[in-house]
Amino acid sequence: MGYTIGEIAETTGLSIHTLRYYEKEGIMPSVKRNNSGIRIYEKTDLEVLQFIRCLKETGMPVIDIKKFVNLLVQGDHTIENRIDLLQKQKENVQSQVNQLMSYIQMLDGKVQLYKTILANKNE
Amino acid sequence: MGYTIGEIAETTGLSIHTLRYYEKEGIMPSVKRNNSGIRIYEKTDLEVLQFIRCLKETGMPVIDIKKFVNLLVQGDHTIENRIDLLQKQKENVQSQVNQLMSYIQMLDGKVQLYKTILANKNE
DNA sequence: GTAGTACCTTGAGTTAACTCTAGATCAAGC
DNA sequence: GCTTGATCTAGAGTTAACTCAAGGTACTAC
Repeated sequence: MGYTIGEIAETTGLSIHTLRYYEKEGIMPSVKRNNSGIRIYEKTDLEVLQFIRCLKETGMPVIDIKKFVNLLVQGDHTIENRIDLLQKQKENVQSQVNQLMSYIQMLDGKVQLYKTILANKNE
Repeated sequence: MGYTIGEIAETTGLSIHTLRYYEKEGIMPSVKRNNSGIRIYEKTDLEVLQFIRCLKETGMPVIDIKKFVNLLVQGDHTIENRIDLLQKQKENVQSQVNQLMSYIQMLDGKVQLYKTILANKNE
């Protein structure tokens, strides 16, 4: 069978508006419709959506996600290209992680400093 | 002495526009001026800016950074409050890191899958 | 003292990514 | 067959965080 847009909104946490927007903008491949034009989402659509969320949350801009989805739609001969994109994204995320870890250090340093100030005040 | 807004823009990588915007919006404490109204940044302003960048890049929204800067401006009796905020932010960042690491797994899984497909094609 | 560059303010414009509105069609239960 | 709630499209509106423009003042070097 398939799912309606409302069900997909429910399970992904994306709004109905956002789902239609994603499709209109080519951020996700277009979804099958029934005879009266209502979207019927398949399991594969859900999987693609989940992967798109991964790309989004790792900071890939919508315009690049579009490029990836375009490759996806074009079929198997774009796989090497897709591997390239994903590997670059992986490196991106890795350096984000490193950056964030150094910010954790920074936050921690500040907290320690503040605690020292407090300790000296209460002497 | 002190630095002009242009020099600060140069060293922080923020634009002059952004620096003035940050001050207008209370995202950073207001900077001293000379007799003709020109901003003279001190070393401490630079340090605050660098810390603000840390908060921003770890995803703290401008409105919350404002709150933190407000506490900063109010002096030492807000230190406990600041510790709270920073510790919460640290936890935030830690869960961001965890999330990102799971996304790295996901990206990697996809790459592996694609590579397998390629390998099977070339058999 | 003037040319050229950096700085000032106020307020409007931009960009990305949604988010909502209006007006119409569709589907399910009574 | 009628009501109620979900879905449709096209296009306008929103939000956060800048970014720029216009019109004016200040500083530096000749």
